[in-house]
Amino acid sequence: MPERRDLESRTRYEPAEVEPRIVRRWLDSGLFHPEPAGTAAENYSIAIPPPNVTGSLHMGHALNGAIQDVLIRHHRMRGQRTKWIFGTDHAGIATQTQVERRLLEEGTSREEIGREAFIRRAWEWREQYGSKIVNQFQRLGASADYEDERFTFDEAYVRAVMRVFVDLYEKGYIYRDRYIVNWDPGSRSAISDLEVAELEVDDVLYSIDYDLEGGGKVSVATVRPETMLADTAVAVNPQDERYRDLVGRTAVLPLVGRRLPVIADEYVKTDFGTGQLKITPGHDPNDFEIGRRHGLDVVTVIGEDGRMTAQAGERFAGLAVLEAREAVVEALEAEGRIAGREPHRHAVPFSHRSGKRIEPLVSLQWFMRMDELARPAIDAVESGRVRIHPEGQRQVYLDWMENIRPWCVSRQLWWGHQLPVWYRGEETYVQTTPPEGEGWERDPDVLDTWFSSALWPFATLGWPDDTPQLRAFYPTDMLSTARDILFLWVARMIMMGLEFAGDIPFEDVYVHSVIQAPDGRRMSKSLGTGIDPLDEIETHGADAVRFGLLAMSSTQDVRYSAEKIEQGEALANKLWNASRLILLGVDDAARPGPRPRTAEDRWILGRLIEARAHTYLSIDGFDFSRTALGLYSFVYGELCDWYLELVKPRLYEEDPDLSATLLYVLRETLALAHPVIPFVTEEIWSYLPEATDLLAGWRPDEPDRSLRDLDAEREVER
RNA sequence: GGGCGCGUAGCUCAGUGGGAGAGCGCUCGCUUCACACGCGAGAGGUCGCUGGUUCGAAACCAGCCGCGCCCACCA
Repeated sequence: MPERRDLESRTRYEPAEVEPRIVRRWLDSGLFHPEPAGTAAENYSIAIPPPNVTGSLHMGHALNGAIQDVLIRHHRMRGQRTKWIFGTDHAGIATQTQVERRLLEEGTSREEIGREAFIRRAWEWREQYGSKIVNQFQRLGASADYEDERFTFDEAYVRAVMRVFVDLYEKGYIYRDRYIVNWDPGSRSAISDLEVAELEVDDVLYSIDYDLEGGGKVSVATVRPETMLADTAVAVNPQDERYRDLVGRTAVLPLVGRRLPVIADEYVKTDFGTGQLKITPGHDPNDFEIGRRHGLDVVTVIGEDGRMTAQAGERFAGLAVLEAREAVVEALEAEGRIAGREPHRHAVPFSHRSGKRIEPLVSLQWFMRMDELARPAIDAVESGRVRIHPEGQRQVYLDWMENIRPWCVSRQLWWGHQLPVWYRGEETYVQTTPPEGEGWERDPDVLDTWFSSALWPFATLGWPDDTPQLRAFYPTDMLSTARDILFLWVARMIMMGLEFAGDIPFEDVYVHSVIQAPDGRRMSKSLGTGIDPLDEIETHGADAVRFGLLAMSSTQDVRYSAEKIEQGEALANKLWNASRLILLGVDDAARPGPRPRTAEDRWILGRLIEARAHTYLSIDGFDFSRTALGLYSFVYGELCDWYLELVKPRLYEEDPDLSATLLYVLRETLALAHPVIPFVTEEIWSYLPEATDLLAGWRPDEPDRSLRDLDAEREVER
């Protein structure tokens, strides 16, 4: 039990000294680990967006951690059984890349050591570095259930993933197809549409003449001349008067000599280029679709290694794509077929994962049909069972879901959930356990990381078993996340939750701000605009960082504001010193209790009720900047600047009623502020009389009163 | 091309029909028995532009200018 006298010398609040000590007390207390009991309706739970196991805490984590922790601590202190489901994601490509980089440094490679050894290395990596991000969340003060930590490669979790895959396969949603995919030469894997980002690029638009059999020619435009080697048709628009008589004729592909039918397809724009389009089903997504419509051959001249294949002909085979482009242009020029070239700026797909330019390739992959699963997930949002905040994001979700496309779920990686699929000759076997008999070979591919993430809210609770955890905490209450994974993750959780856990995974989705650099640019390591939240925590304290991030957040993106962090730091110190004044000034025997004797006593008690109503309402409304700034204004502007200044003379006169009132106001203020600034409030709490337990587990006297009561009380005060 | 959002004090932002505000910064003063991460006072804005609705507009509507983000299959 700390001695109050010790406060005399501690004239400044020192977060660096206090906070690690408090973290240890919290973790030792078991407060963050609820026993599963009761129903999800009466309990409160949030599943954390699982950080990458290789990651370290960035500003987005810090803000989202602060948001979730405010909600979690708020509900815990209002007496609800509260669980913040915590864990990490195996993060397929990100982790694999890290491990591969290390192997490279050792002068070897994943191919050289083989799959089994590689997986072992990845696990070692995880053992070594996986706890980093966990410690960082603890340093932030996140009151998650670390005793029940999950990993998407936990045995039980893997079982859930396999079960879902097999089930979807048996329902006919998952299928295998030879289809054009986004091939990422960087990670040497297919990736999904959502992992592709378009960037503006300056290219040259070449016009190339193809002869027509029986005389005449067509002129096609392309920024990728090297793909002409894989052309299998030329297309015009059926409405295009100019070319109506060309349809049905045959063009001859230069350099190759292949005969190309001239076809008619609505896709061709009459007002772009010449209105004559080369069709390359093997290397262009649109052309692939056109090819399917017209039954065209698919020729592949670019391989998965980004080099020209034997199909490209011996002049070009083996060349990298860009080398081939030059070589093809040169060869065409020699034949006098380059009819024109002009600069052309356009959007080009790049891999979000590796940064490499996407190579659309036809490849045998596993896909998941989404439209049927999307329907109930659309209903859930349209009916308001799932609410998305801010409102503007709701329509974005619905638009995307209405136009949802199949999801390529297979990845040519090693670090991931290997498909529960076996082949023997023409046979395919899909089950959670390997088939009987000889000669079966397992599909080497693994699942997209987001496939397992989609199960997060229920697979973490023991699904598919009917566990007490699942009954107590599913559905969760809310999900807090960044906008960029609304489709990648949130939409899929809603679909999977409805399909497999039988209910929506959460009632509210809160899409938080993206914190930009102070100059408005993206925070990024490569731009050098990143600010490390841990540095900020070291300098200003976790309370200050939490307060600052919450105070600067809003329903849109915001610039990082060092001033708001400093404001939080000032608040912590102010509260600390106000507490010193009270604790060192009141009678030793005094106990907290509202015993107003003067007008200012009644006034501050009224303001306290007002502040509580404001805090509760703003938290429930996900308006966290109001929560933070409201606390600041109550503590600074009302409690300290007015009330404490007014009562100082009485305090020195040893007024027992005042002592009781001061202790009461302090206790209630600490409880009110605790969800936002948990450290300083917990530290002060330890000096309060009767405060044997932790503030984090304390429940104010009337926690269950509804907000309506608070409002009514507020009216009375007026 | 479509969608969402933003433009209010030097900076970062709140404010949605009737008083133009907060934090930081700035100026002046005070204080050192809770706190200089302190206390008090103050300066500073034609609320992007234009038009409309209204007794009344920073707020509602339309257009324009500027900026950001998301989605999208024009080679």
